[in-house]
Amino acid sequence: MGGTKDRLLTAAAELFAERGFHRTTVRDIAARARVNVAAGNYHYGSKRKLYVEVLRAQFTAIRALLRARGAALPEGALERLRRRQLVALLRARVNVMLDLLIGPPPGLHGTLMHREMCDPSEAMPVIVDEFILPMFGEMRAIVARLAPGAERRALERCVFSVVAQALFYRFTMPAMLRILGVPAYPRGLARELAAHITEFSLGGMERVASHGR
Amino acid sequence: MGGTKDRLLTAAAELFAERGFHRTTVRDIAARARVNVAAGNYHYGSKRKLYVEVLRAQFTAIRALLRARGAALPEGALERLRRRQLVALLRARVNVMLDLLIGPPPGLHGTLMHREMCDPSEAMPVIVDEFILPMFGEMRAIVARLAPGAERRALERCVFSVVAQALFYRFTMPAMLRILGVPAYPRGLARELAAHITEFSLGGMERVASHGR
DNA sequence: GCCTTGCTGAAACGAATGTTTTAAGCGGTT
DNA sequence: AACCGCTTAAAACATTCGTTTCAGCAAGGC
Repeated sequence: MGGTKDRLLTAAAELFAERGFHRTTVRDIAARARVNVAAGNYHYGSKRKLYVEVLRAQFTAIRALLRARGAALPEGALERLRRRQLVALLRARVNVMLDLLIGPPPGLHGTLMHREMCDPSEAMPVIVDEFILPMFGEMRAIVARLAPGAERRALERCVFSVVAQALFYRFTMPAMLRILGVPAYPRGLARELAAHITEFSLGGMERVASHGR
Repeated sequence: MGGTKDRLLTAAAELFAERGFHRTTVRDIAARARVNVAAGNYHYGSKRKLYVEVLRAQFTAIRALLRARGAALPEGALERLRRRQLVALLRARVNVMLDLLIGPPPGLHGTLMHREMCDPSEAMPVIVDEFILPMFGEMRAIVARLAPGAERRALERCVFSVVAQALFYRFTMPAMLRILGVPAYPRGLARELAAHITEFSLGGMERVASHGR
């Protein structure tokens, strides 16, 4: 019932997200988990392995969550949707991304991923395989329907352009908050941004697709 | 003529970009600069102050460079440009951003900024004031001409959407390189991406502007 | 010529950190 | 009751890192 190993994992996840790997000490983790300093090394071998395990746990969990929340569409259902429904689907997916990324409160996954992009580790493959590629795949399926004229390369770049706009508000958050003069993103921002990004991207895809043929 | 202080600054800039603040030791910096360990603290007071000085130097330098390379437009010249010229200007600005960001080789500025977004420090105001806000202002002037119907809020979000697409390829570089299966971005990619981003953004701005009225 | 000033070099210091060691506790089995 | 694997607790260890100290030294001013 104590669950020392689990408490370590969640405490480590929070701290690694808050402060990053190098500014987090094993003593901090142990203190937050209310366990001994040696417990981390006993259960996970080393601080580094604990970190990798944290990322693995977080990103396999988020994949399950995303699968449950979004990709509940049965096989082939996408092809039968009308354009208006496709647009709504795109906006919903962007909204989910933004909810995860900027909250409030911002989820751990966005922060951990951000840090990993700054300092890649052995955990990078996990993030790519469990989080980025699935999300990329779903988005590509939608974009392919919305920009039918685009060739493969152009299609991929359109997907990048869409997700880039969502990631932007997380990856530049410190600067953005400073510019806006607020301590945190206001509630409801994700929804507004999802609407803008969807609109902007629809225009972009249309132009790229028509220009490509 | 030894220029201990300058050598320290450039060595520190390289190392801080390569490894980040915490993974860089003052001994590494001293070794690369070929000076004594104490020289850093003597000339800059502390490792932290040296770091801030590095960022200040880098970003005041890049601002001067950008001013020389791009904003050479005389006051009011923007208003007299035709649409085709505006488009070319936008593409050129995006191209400059991408050149700075992803190279090859990637410049120090993008990396240092990226790290600062992960772990903000006292140097954040410098980056915002010397780099982000000027670049944002120039881009807004161009976008305002290209999307004349948009209101202020929509206009700013369009600017964010444009720069987001450029920043994306730097901020997700480790994952992107892994997905592409290459060790570094190929030469000429910046140019291709600038073309795509410009095209995509033109479509986006047009739609947002027409939708907004 | 001597002193002051500014800088460098070598060594040491003190604190913090990841890890290891060693002993104790605890539940279940024989 | 004795034994045993698994887990936890406390302390110690070894290393690393930022910083400080102090002596030497070269240049310039009185």
